[in-house]
Amino acid sequence: MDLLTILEASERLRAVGIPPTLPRVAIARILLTRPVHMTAEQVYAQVHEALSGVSRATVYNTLGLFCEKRLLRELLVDPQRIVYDSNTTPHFHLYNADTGAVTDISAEQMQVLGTPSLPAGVALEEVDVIIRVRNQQA
Amino acid sequence: MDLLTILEASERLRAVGIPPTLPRVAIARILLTRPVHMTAEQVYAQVHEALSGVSRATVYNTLGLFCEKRLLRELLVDPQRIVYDSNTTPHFHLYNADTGAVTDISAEQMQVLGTPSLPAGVALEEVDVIIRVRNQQA
DNA sequence: TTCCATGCAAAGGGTTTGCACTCTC
DNA sequence: GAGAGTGCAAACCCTTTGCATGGAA
Repeated sequence: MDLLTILEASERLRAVGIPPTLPRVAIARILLTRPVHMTAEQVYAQVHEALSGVSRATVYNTLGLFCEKRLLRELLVDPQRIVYDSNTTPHFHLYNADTGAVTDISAEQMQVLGTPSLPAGVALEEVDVIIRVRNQQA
Repeated sequence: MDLLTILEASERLRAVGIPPTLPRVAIARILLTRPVHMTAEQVYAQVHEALSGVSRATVYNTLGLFCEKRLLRELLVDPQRIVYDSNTTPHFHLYNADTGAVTDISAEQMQVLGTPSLPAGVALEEVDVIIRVRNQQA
């Protein structure tokens, strides 16, 4: 369960130009210690175990900021809520619609061939690959 | 602008076990005439041009039913709203986050190599590939 | 002192639900 | 007359926003 130290987390934030504050460091330690998939609500709940009084607004603000600075990625796997992924290296996702579980698939296991010719005036942001599965029925 | 005839639309519905009703046929004609990407609100607005008095609840119910019967696919490209895709053949998507535009990419232009080994007890539902782009800044 | 960060509460907006009515079989 | 389909409105829930406070540079 050993999280990033406060110093390590602060350094991660400073490295991308985010002034470290108490809520931001707390959230960074939860998300950036290791690759995780978490919803805003899950982050909010876990932050409160370490630091009471952090508001939802701050959690949402911070998640948005982290995404902007590329510390996180938004995963649109569930229409109900956004899942945040702290693994920002190229990889794919497996999503179980019955359990809501998100699993990483390494870039070695799969490969996307052939970048499509993009329309003029647009820049590639990222490529999302989601393998959707369901529990087998009896 | 020539839509599916009422008869053709009814037949499409019956073919997948959906009893055709007036609202359902109207929605089917809008969505199933040709491959389109539409939000629920856009469908709702268009239905009303042909058939006034259709409620949002019915639109949402019908979209859900069509998805279940594989006449449509949900696209999770925009965290704010679901986009429905009436092209159910294998293909990929290009999403412009600045304009919200969704464009199809044919399965010939790209290829996903290597199906990952699925965990036991789950069945593959589908594979979503979304190329995210943004307008280039000046 | 200016600006940024935060908390609180309310608002927002897409989607779902409850319920009554109607129509069909 | 049972069941499905529908409309209406309210409820829901995730997320965003407005605003005032508090701190840091």
